[in-house]
Amino acid sequence: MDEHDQTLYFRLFNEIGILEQISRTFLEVRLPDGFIAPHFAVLNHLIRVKDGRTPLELARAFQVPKTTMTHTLAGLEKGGLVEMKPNPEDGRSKRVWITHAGRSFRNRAIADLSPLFGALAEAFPPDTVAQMMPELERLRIFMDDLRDRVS
Amino acid sequence: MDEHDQTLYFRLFNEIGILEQISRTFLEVRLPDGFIAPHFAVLNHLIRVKDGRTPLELARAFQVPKTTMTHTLAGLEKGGLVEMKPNPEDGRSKRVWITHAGRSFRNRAIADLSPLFGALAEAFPPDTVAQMMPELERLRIFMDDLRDRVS
DNA sequence: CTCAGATAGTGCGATATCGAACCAAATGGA
DNA sequence: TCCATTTGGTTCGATATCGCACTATCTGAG
Repeated sequence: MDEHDQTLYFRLFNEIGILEQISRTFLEVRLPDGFIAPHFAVLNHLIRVKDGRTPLELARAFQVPKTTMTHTLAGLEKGGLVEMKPNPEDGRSKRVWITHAGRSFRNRAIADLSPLFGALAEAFPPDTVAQMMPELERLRIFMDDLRDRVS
Repeated sequence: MDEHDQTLYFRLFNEIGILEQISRTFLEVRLPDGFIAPHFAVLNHLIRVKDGRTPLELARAFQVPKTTMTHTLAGLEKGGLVEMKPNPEDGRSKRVWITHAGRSFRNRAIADLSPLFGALAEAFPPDTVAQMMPELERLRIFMDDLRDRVS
């Protein structure tokens, strides 16, 4: 591995870091006070994937520590955007259900993002993005597997 | 914009968020106690780009609020990895210089990452990554410009 | 030169992130 | 069945992030 290649990989992760930073900030200024990107992301996941996930499933989906997810869910519950109910199949566990208020919150946020998507669609048409996705997903899966494999 | 396209853009930013999360964690478990990814990123930037940047330049490079950069630099300075000197061209400002210890720290971190790069190079050869970079950079620049343009 | 506004950086308070330690429930091998 | 181990979740404490407000300095119009 020569220095040039190494630099390339650094630049890749650096771009990802900056993109995360920009897109998160972009979303957060459009959310009501007291709510941040992870709140939206969880609501979105509950709708896009499915309701009734356990906290641990959510933590794994976003690759965050479970204590972080506990905290995020507490914020959502306090805001009445989700309900936590016991998991009938496992006494240790809970299941997270999105409320009507949660759906409204998510839909409003999406509506507030539509100017972004409009502008984005001009510079990055859906088929362009669709071409980028497989490699990004492959990279994410690779990195995920790697945690166990590398020293 | 139909729902399918919207979902596509969400998935894009979601992948970016998860990738950031995984790669940051991957790095941080390999850094000495008390240091985190932003510390490494700043040191790396000072070497890759150039020494003697101002805190504000660094904040802009990483798209973080300047108070966050103040905090990160304080950590680096406390650890003896950078030196902050007054900026002779502007009495309000400072310039950040990396120390010998800072260079060693960065080189050690890179050495600890080499197993990752080795594994990565198999699944994602440099030319594959090189193909991904321009679109990611273009997206980052687009998002950056967008902050002013959209509602 | 003057001063109103812009800019660089910091202090502070509120909240987020996350590792360590912990509890309770589930699992599975003897 | 029993109990050692694993697993889901929370609590707690340390540190990070970031918006707001502030100071010091610079800049430019007049």
